[in-house]
Amino acid sequence: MHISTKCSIAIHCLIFISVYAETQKVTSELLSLSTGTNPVTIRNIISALKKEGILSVKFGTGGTKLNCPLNEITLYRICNALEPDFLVKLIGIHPMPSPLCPVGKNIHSVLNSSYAKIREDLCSSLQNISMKEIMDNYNNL
Amino acid sequence: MHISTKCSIAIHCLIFISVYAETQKVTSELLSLSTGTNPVTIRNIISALKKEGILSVKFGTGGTKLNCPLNEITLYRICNALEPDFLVKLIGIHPMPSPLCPVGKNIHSVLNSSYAKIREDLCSSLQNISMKEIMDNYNNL
DNA sequence: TCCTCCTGTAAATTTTAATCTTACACCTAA
DNA sequence: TTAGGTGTAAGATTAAAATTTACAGGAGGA
Repeated sequence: MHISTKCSIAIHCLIFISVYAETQKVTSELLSLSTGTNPVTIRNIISALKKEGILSVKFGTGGTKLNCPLNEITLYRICNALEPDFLVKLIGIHPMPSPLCPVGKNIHSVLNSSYAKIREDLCSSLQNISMKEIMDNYNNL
Repeated sequence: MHISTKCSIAIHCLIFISVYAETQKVTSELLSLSTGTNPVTIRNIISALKKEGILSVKFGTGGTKLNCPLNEITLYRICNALEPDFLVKLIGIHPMPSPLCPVGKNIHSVLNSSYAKIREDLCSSLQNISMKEIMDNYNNL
């Protein structure tokens, strides 16, 4: 129900891969050490990014490489890969308003039309940031 | 770490108050029935909205009324009243990257500059929606 | 061929956050 | 003075996220 730490871990991994994949084999173990997260979580995240076509993993022997240009990897794409309907889950709605009350009966439909706008805005905000800018940012530290 | 159901409950309460406060005493018990949430949660939410100046509560004998025009009650103000640093908490960052790794050492600062942009965008998105629009929406159902 | 290092994924456990429940002091108006 | 409210704290419950454990299966070097 939130933009989770999975997203920040994914970005961390992508920076790491972008910097080191040329010169060494980047395994889930290595990413686990760098991020401070356990290897299974890393493998799940990498697996989701792989399904989205963002990176590829060498089977058997291990190691991962980026699969598309940095500017095509937007935060929206990353979040979406990690959690397909994250935009819906991001904003919670109380589940059991009273159907006997005029307000309770209609609250879900009223909220949804306002919340749809917020989701759209957030969506374009996330689409406007890509790994390109984030890497530039990293390199200019 | 997300825009919680507390926000949707708050909106529900504000609609309810806006519709019924003229004609009856709106208590936490009543709001509890309409929202399907327990009265203590309602009282906590109402209390937060009161501190923000959004509504006022008649002490002792109970009942609550709106305290300012609908168009001045933006979603941002509501969210902020409920959870003062919700924008920061909304986006999680993995807490323990390795300080020994060049990526790990700098990831927080890199993420924060990108995330700041997202927070700003979301902030203006929430400021663009007020209870005025939401009530119009409710009335036109 | 076999052994080692890696991935992919499932299941159980632990941790953490959110929500609900219970409890009670205090206020106001009838 | 009593009935019906609010405000708030503390503990219990529930739900979600993350970690741990476990293991089958691929690739490549000895």
